[in-house]
Amino acid sequence: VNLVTEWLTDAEQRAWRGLMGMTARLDAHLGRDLQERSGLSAADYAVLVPLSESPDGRLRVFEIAGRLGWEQSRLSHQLTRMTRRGLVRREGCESDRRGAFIVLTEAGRAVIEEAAPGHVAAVRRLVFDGLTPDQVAALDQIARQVLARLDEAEASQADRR
Amino acid sequence: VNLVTEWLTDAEQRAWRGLMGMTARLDAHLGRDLQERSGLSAADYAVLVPLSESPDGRLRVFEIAGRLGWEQSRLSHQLTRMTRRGLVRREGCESDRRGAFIVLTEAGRAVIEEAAPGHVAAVRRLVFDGLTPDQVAALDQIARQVLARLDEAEASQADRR
DNA sequence: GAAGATTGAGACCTCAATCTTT
DNA sequence: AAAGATTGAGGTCTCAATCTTC
Repeated sequence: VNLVTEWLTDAEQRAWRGLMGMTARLDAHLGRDLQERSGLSAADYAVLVPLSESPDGRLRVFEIAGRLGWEQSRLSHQLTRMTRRGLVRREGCESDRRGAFIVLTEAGRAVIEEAAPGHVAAVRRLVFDGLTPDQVAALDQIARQVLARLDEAEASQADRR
Repeated sequence: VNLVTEWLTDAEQRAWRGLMGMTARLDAHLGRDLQERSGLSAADYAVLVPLSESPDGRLRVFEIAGRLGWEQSRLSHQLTRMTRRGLVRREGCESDRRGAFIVLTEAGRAVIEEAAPGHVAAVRRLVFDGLTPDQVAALDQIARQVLARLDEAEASQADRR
């Protein structure tokens, strides 16, 4: 049974499978690269970036979750693993006893600073060195449009409850 | 510490974070949608598509892995779960005793045929209804270029061993 | 009750090791 | 030895339930 071509044009179908394939392979490649060269998983790296960009290397859990667009539960599990390996440390929050600060350890800072240049270089080499400014602009615009549709869709789903 | 803007232009960085965010949220949204409406995970759906497109609803394990670009191990674990739920069945191969056929069950076919129209409609609504033919063409071309670079990169890594 | 956060169960993925057949 | 495929261990993600504090 042909399940897809009835609903998407050939060009759309090619673009869709291409996009999904590209991001899947890109994620896999970058993740392996990171792991081999620094011992960090892609998830570790994602969490370390906002922490290292924060002035004092500390953020509330919900701030990290917000910047990454992660669910709290996912982040909490990830932080448990990272704490176990000494990349971050949990600290209570004085002004709001419910909350917790996540603090980048010295070891964590050392690892991310060592890993970042190579990672960004890989992204540049694999993606952006081959693209024209027009293509970069097109990508940015497409991403914004699709994200806006997702916002709409999820807002109207929330209403329905 | 600013880890990214030293190596990517602002436009590139926006496009990169936009693309990654878009695919992450799109995957999450489509996965939840599929799960709610049909009980299938995204991984289940991915496996069922090539099987349902095959003339007799049966493919060798390595054929499925090839079409999806999955590692054999990943697929094998997935097939174990799908077999347990009765979506597919394993059958030995006469002509090559090492191999195995994966056969779509009646239940599996019923589920995928029920799930596919809604899934494709969601993709159309969230992505393609908002894009011009030019944007679709741009996306396709970018995907091809990046995939080609990944092929190069992985080929030269393989040489180095 | 809602917000901030954690936990446990179960599904999923990767890596390395294994087994069988070619 | 290489190809087809499976297995086990350990990391990761989601969902629902929970706990505490606001």
